[in-house]
Amino acid sequence: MAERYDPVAIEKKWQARWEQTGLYRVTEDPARQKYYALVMFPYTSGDLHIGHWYNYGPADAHARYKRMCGYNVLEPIGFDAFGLPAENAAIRSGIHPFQWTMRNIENMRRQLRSIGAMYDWGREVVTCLPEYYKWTEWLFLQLYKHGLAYKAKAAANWCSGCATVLANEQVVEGTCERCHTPVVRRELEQWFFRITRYADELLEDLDGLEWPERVVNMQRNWIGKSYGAEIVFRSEAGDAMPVFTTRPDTVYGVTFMVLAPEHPLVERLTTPDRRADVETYVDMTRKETEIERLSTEREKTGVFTGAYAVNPLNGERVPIWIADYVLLTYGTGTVMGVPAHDERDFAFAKKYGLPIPVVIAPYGWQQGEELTEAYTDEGMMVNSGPFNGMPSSEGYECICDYLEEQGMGGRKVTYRLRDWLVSRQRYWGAPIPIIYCDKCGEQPVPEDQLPVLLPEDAEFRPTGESPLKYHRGFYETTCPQCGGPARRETDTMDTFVCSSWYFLRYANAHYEVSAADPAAVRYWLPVDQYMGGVEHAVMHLLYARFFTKALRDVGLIDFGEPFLRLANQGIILGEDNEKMSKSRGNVVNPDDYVQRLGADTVRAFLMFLGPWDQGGSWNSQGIGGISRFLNRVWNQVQATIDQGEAGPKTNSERAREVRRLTHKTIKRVTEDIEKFRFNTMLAALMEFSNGLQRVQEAGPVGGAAWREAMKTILLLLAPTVPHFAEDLWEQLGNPYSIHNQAWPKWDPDLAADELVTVVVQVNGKVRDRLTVPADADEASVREQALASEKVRRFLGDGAAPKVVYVPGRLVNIVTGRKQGEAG
RNA sequence: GGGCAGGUGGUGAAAUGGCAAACACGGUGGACUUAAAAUCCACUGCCGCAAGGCUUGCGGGUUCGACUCCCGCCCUGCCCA
Repeated sequence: MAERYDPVAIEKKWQARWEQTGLYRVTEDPARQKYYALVMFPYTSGDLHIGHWYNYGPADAHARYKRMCGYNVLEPIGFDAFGLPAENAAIRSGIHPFQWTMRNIENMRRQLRSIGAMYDWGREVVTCLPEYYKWTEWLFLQLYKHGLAYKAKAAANWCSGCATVLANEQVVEGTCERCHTPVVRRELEQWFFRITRYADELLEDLDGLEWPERVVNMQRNWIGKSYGAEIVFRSEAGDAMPVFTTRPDTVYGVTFMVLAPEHPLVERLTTPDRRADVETYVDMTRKETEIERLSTEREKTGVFTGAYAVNPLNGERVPIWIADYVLLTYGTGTVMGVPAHDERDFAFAKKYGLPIPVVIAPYGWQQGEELTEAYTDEGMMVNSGPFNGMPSSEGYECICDYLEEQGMGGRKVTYRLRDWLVSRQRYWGAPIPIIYCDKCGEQPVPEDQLPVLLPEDAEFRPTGESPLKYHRGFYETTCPQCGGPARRETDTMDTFVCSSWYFLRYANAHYEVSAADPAAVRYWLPVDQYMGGVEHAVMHLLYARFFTKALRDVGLIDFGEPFLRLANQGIILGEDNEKMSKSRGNVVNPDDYVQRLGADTVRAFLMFLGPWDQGGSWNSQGIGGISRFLNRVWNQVQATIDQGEAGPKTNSERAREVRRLTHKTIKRVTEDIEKFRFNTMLAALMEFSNGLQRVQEAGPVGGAAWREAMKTILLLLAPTVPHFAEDLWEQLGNPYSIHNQAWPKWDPDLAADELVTVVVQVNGKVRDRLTVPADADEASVREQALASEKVRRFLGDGAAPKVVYVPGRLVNIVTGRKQGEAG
């Protein structure tokens, strides 16, 4: 008697067998074409949630498909293990971050194994282990030696309650997430990576990537290259006040200047009678976050400094204001106010009663007419001295030329992108390998002294300050230059540094000479297919691209882009269509479903939900449909086994139908899985199974055609439900392993229909359907269509109608009359 | 405010110029069962007894033919300001 489908038993069995036989261990094999399939490694939060499954399950199916296509597929996994939550857990419950993290990793390994992916565990990386972070430190030094890492002052989120800098993520509605003290901006010495040096390359190389358009756009926006001009205004006292503008053609319309409240000139420029107001305003803005300051929802505010600047083009004297919508960190921290042609400046001028002279005339504008809103398009230049009468685009060029001739500025390109601030005043991160010596200054830790180890006996303070700052055993050291007493840097690196190079380490996770094994990297890299959430569109993906380019220039690797193709999966929502969260109580735990229905069912269900990049909501009823489908296929194969080798006698027509279904399905499934259209791929497989059932109901089928169909459905299912397919493959008497088999190919002749349905329309409305041979000639199809009784009722009599014929598809008979008049 | 993605049955969705709603979920009815579960069969966009008519956010357009292409509008989500 046939066995029942017992997912839990077969999954356990095959995972053990795959492990024993090392089925998924891969090695560099120059004879075979490699394929590097990468998923974004998980952060060690403790649990693998359904969102991880949604990334890893379908990604593994795609990688398995590539393996069956003959590629030598590398599919590694690891853990992003440094970061704040571990430290917060330490502060909250006293458990050491290392313990907390390793315990979580233990659980996540178990969960990851339960997915049934073909991870090569021998290549696992854990970013918080010294054998990994030694190389993070080493890479920091390589960047440092090439002038790509530097220390500078920068404003950071400062919590006075905790006496520490906070990451942006720790600032909740302008206050510290732990003690709710308002967060202020504070100038501090910080480490940076010089990502801006690569701004142009990062922008240009986007063109060569097969990435989702929206991620490419987000990166473009993030880099924010803009063309314009720098114009040097001067205060009446002679201080240079350079501004960047994308509209130098509007410079004759300047009626005020605005400085960022924290601009160093503010102190000098403010007149005694304005000092009190200015200081109050500066204090107020210091408490605001950048997001608040840039919001267009808010009304613009500002105060006059009492000082004036001179417009270098027309010599006009204009008041200098400060306003919170100007940021010191963006551009020069100074803006020229052209209210007639900039929306923000317009609102500001209206509020404070500043003049709004028109210098770019809108179409139909009369001299002297007032604007009701800013005019930001191109137009004819007016009130602009020698440039009057020029189109603004031409004026743009002429004014730039003039600025350059007069030494008052000139053409300039700016970027929104800023250098990457990597310092964190935190314990649980890779130490920055720098030593400060009173005599020799800043010194890199010699490479042979790496890693700089995190001390294990860290004492966590309830204030959240880094234990490293108070750990003498850690920070007391000797200068590598002079041997005298020196002090270690106590800041650690942003965790995004760790994740900016992990994909190189997978090539040879245990290489002891360098961060990346050159031979292994040459074979495996770059990544052929990267798969992960779109939430990393800018930060991680941009940083990793920067690292790749920097390491290329350092001479470590010979390519400039890490990820050739990128696919983003969507987000899985709770059953209530809301984002899953503990407070909503709508979190789906994949382990429960794996234990009840099996990993294969969970994988297949997630793939069936809808388009992968769209995500969707979990539906605990819907998963039953997949479960039923797998059971039906299981029973079909069991029945085939019971029949024995030959099976019942078949007539040739049914055998032909079985083969047609088989080859049509191979085609559909191949085209779908190639393009990550997993939902329609599964629909095709369901139709295949249902179709075979229907053929069987029409009469007995067996023999070669049937066995081919059974083997094919297993091969096509193998990437999606690897344990299920492996088990039935063995039961059918095939050799281990189905995952070493070649992906089936379709024969177009066998897939072809002999009869096709041709739709007959009258004036675009379907009136009849004809079944004709696929190779029927146009004349006979037309004739049949016109002869149809159902069609003739709508034709009436009269002149010969026009007939549109689409071979094998449709006939549309156009009478040229409205349908209401017909019949 | 700008850019991008999206809006189709009770639900998830399919169809990218040619039969709208494939494949599922749910629902209704039936078979099997002492009963239930499981399984199987039939029906299931709306109106209509039927013939037939209507239907892809709304309004226009192109076309023999539009969910699909073009123009305008509304709504939702994401990113940027």
